[in-house]
Amino acid sequence: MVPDVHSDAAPLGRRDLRKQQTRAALTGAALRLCAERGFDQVTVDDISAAAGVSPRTFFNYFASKEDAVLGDHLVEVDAMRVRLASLLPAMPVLEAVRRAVLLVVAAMEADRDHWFLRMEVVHRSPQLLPRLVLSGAEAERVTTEVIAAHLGVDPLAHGYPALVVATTGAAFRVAATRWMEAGGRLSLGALVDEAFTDLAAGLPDRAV
Amino acid sequence: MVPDVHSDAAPLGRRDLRKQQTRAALTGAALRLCAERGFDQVTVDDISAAAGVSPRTFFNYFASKEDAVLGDHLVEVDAMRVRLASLLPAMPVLEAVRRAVLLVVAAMEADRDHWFLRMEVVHRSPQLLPRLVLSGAEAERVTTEVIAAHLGVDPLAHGYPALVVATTGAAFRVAATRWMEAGGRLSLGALVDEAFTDLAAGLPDRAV
DNA sequence: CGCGAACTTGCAGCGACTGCAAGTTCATTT
DNA sequence: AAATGAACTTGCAGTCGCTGCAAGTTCGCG
Repeated sequence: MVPDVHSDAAPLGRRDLRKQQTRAALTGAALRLCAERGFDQVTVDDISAAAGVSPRTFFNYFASKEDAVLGDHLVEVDAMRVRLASLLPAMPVLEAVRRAVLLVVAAMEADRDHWFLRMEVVHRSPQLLPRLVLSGAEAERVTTEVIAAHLGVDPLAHGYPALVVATTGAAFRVAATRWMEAGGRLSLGALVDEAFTDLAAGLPDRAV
Repeated sequence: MVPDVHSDAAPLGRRDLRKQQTRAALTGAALRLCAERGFDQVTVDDISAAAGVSPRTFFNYFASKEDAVLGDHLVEVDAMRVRLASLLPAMPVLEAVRRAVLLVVAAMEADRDHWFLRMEVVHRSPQLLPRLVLSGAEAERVTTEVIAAHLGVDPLAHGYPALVVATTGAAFRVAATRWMEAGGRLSLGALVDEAFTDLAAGLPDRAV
């Protein structure tokens, strides 16, 4: 009964279910193997074998080996854009961005285990770091446009929107790094707040 | 006379000269071809053929095709570390970083032509963007340690040094992007100064 | 001049990745 | 329930990035 839930546009079928399973199996195997051996000591054949599919099928799910490890993370971009657009008229830009970022924070804290594995892998294979950073690049481009539209300026002519987005993105990355290095003993949200506070204060010259 | 100049440790010989030529020919060909056709429409064979060497030799000069296009840029890291360490005791952290960054600014404005070609290539093939950003990662790691040492704090326990470096790095990247988008009609140094000013003011909520 | 080191090159091979042409599985229609 | 068509998986063959190895060649230096 009640086969169609209202929560999400999820056309549940035997097929789509299996796709989700396969995808999860692939990322899980990729993450586990790469955390154990290191990224380049794991072949696509290894991953697909561990997930029980053919190597060719692996590339039907992910465009590259890196994608399987680092994930897409493009999902939250749209939600963030909507949230930001609704917040902007009511408060300063920096504050709106801070609150919008909390969406990503929540998603990461929910996916805690996978993120720690990712940290492990990236720590062992720093070559992956740029790709991980790029995950946010699309989000930053979108965010820049939203802010520019709100301010009514051309994002190319004025550097302010891009500057806000780039620096807050950097602050977020620092907080995330500290979170992972602390093994999650600290709250990601608190670390993000701390970074945004320093940023809003103009990075004043006080260390401790 | 004066065969050994004091400026650099440059053991000039027929051999080293040819190496420089070959290296320049490879980067030049890579940059030109990739700007014309796009990064993945150019093979290593194409580049090495255009430079007049064998494909195998290409990999004696560069570890990857990306390296040939984006370059190393690790040279200025050491100079920047020294400069920063000498500036830190005399002024606020943010100001010291701003002045140290001017070294990189000068290097980029001197290598203007190559940088515009790189912009062209990265614009056509955004996959290269993360690698370009990573170029600064090593510099950022070093800079973070210098600041942490100056402040006498553990860079892992306190987020401040990493935050300063990451955000200033982001600000610099925004300025560099605007510089390239403007086709060099604006001064890179002026754009960097503008970004640092906004940053020091705490990204206040004013657009124009 | 002759020796050793540095540089180039071809070859053989691994692994990431892709297009194509099956074969298989499932949802849907009648 | 059977038939139809779409979606998904898979093997195959091939390209390209990249590497180690073992020559061959060039150059610096005594």
